Amino acid sequence: MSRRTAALGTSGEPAPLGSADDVRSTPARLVEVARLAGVSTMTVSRALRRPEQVAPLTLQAVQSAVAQLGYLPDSAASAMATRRSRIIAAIVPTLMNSVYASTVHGLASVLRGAGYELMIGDSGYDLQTETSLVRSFLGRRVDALVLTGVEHDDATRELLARHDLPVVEIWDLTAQPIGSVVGFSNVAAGREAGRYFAQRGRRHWAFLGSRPGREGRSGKRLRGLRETARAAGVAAPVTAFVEDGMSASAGHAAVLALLDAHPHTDALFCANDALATAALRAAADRGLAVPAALSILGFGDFDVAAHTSPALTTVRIPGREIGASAARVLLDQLDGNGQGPTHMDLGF
Amino acid sequence: MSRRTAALGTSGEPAPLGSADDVRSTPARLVEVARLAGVSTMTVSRALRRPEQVAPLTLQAVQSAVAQLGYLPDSAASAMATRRSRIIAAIVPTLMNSVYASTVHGLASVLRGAGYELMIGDSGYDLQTETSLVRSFLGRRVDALVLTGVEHDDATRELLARHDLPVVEIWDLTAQPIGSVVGFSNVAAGREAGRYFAQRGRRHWAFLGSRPGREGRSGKRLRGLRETARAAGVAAPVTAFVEDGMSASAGHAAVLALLDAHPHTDALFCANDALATAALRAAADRGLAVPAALSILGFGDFDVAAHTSPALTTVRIPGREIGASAARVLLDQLDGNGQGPTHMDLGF
DNA sequence: CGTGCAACTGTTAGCGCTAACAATTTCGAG
DNA sequence: CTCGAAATTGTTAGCGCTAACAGTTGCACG
Repeated sequence: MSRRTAALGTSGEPAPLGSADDVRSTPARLVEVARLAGVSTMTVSRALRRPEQVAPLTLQAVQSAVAQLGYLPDSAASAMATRRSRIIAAIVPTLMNSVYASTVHGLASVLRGAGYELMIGDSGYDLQTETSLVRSFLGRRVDALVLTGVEHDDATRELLARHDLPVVEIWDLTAQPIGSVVGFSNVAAGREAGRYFAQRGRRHWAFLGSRPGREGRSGKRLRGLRETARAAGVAAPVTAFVEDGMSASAGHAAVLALLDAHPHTDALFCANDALATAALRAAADRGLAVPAALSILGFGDFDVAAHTSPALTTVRIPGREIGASAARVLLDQLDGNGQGPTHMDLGF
Repeated sequence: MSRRTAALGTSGEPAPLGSADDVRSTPARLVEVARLAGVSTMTVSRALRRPEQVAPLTLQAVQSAVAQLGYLPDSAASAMATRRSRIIAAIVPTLMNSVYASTVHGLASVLRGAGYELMIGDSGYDLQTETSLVRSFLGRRVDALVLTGVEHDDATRELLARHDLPVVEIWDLTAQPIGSVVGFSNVAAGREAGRYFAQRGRRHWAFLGSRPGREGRSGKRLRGLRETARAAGVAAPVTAFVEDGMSASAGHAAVLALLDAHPHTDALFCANDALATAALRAAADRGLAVPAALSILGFGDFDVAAHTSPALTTVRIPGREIGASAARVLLDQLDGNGQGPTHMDLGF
C-alpha cells in the first residue's frame, strides 16, 4: 500500500548520519538499504550473508547503509525463502528442575553460537502436552527438535515421521531412537554408585527409588547397582520404593522403615535428590552419622545437594554437557557434512 | 521451480484416507488442502482461523482434508503475511536460578494458552549479551519482549525505540520504564522482612547484602528494613556487605565478623539465599541456635531454602506470578483493547 | 418480480527475503 | 587484440500464507 512507501518516499535523501535521534517509525527493509547503497537487493543480501562474494567497495557501501538505517534482516522472511528457520526447539519436562535448566543452557549456548535460536517447551512430564508442543513447533518449521526421554506418544512419532527433520532424544538411551540419542545409561549410573560404595568399603547396600515401572529409569539404576554388588561380592542391595509421586514424606517414611528392618545398612543410593534429602533427615532421626555410619548417595540435582547439611554426595548428571552435545549433533546434521543419526553415551 | 510441483503432480489423485502409513515426504500445504477440499486457498485459511465465517458444509470438507493430509499451517508464512509472528521473547539472567525458571514457566504457560510461543534468552547478567539477544529477537520479529531488570544498555534502548513493540520489564520497578513494568518493590521486600522480625520481638537487627551500588536491589531492601526498624522503634540494623561476586565463603566470613562485632544480634536479613546459607553455617560455627537465638531470613530462592537444615525462612519472590502477570500485560496490549503500558506492583 | 443486503467464496497482490539463472564486466592467456 | 573463464551484479520468480476487495448466491421485503 502507499502508507509505508509514502512514508519512506523522502528517505532517499541524505539521511542524518547514524544519529541516535533518527528514529524511524518503521524498521528499515532490504530494499531501502539497497536504494541507499545504490545497488540491487540481491547484492545487499549477499553482502550480508557472504561478504566475500561482493566487491570490497560495494561491501563498504552496503555496510554503511545498513548502519545508517539500523537495518535488521527479517529472519522470518529469510526463513520463508530459504526454507530454514534457524530455530531449534527443545522440549523438557520442566524448567524448574535445575538439571533440565542446565541442559537447556547447554543447548542454547552452543546453538546461539552457531546462529540458531532455541525455542523451549515444557511438557510437565505429560506425553500429550509433548505432542501438542511438537505440533506447534513443527508448524513453526523449526529446523530440528530435541526431546527429553525416549518415551513418546504415537501421535508424536507420527508427526515426526511425516516431517522428516533432525531429532535428538536426550537423557535416556534407547535401542530404537527416532533420530539421534544423546544420553547416559541409567544402568551405568547405578554401577557408578556401586563403585563409589565399594571403594569406601561399604558392605550393606540399600536402594531407594520410585517403584520401577516397565524398565523405568529408577529400575535401570537399581540394575546397575546390583551388578556392581555382585561383582564386588557384597550382598544384593535391599530396596525400598515409593510411589511415583515421590513425595518427601513418603520417602522419609520409607527410609525409616528400611533402616529399622536392616539396621546394618551402611550405604544408601537414592534415585533422586528429593529422596536423598528425605533420607538425610531420616538418618538424623535414627541418630546415624552421615557419612560415617551411613553413606547416602543422591542422584541428579547438584544445586540442592550443595545446600544440604551434611552436604550430600550426589551422582551428578552432566546436564549441560548433554545439552551441548545434543546441540552439536544437530548442527552436524544440519549445517554439516550430513552425517546420519548419532548414538552418544556420555559418562558422568 | 518444478521440483516440488512435479513431485506432487500426482498427489491430486485420491490419497489414501488418513492412514498412518501414508507418509508424504513433503508436508502438505494450504493449496493441497484447498485442492482436496475443492475450495480456494482463502476459504481453507478462513476455515482454519475463523470457522464461523465459513458454511458448515465447507468447513467439514476442509477439516477432513486437513486431517487426511495431516496439514500443519506454516506459521512462518502466516507471520509474514500478517506481520505478527505470535512469538514473544523473554530475556532472563539465567535459567539455572529457579526463581527465573519459574518466571519463565509462568510466562510460557499463559502465553502458550493464548497461542503464542515463547523464545528464551539468557543474558548471564551481562548487558551486552542482552543487547545482542534483543537484536536477534527483533530480527525474528517477535511480537513483544520481556526483559528482566530495569538496567539496560543504551544500545538496547535504542533498538527498542526504533522498533516500537510492547516491552515489559520484570522484577524491579522503575520510574522510567521502557514500556510496562511488572515487579515488586525491593523496598517493600525490606519492610516485609522488618515486619517479620518485629512480630517475633527481635530487637537487634542485622543486614547482609552485596555492597549497595547506585540504588541496587540490595540497597533498596536495606532501606525498607531501616524504615521498619525506625517505625518499630528498634535500633537501626547493623550491616555487613560482600562484594558483588557474593561468594559463599565471603558471606560466611562477613557473618562471622558481624556476629563477633555485634554479639546481641538476634535477627539477620540476607539479601539472597546464597548468603543466607552461608549465614546459617556461620551461626552454627558460633554455636547460635537458629531460629531460637538468631532469626535468619533469606531472600529469593525457595527451592534452596526448603532443603537446608535447619530450614531457612525466606522471602519468597513470586516468580511464577510475575511471569504470568507480565504475560497478561503483553497479551492485553497485543490482542486486546490496546491499553497503554502498565505499571504493576506485586506483593509477596 | 426487482432491490438491497447478508452470507459466503474467490481473486489479486503482496509480506521481505533469496535461489537460480542471466547479464555484464574484468582480466590474463594466447 | 580476441576469447573464455572468473568475478561481480542484476532479474525473475517464487517461499506459503492472508488482507482487501470483488464477486456470487440466496432471500426477505416492498
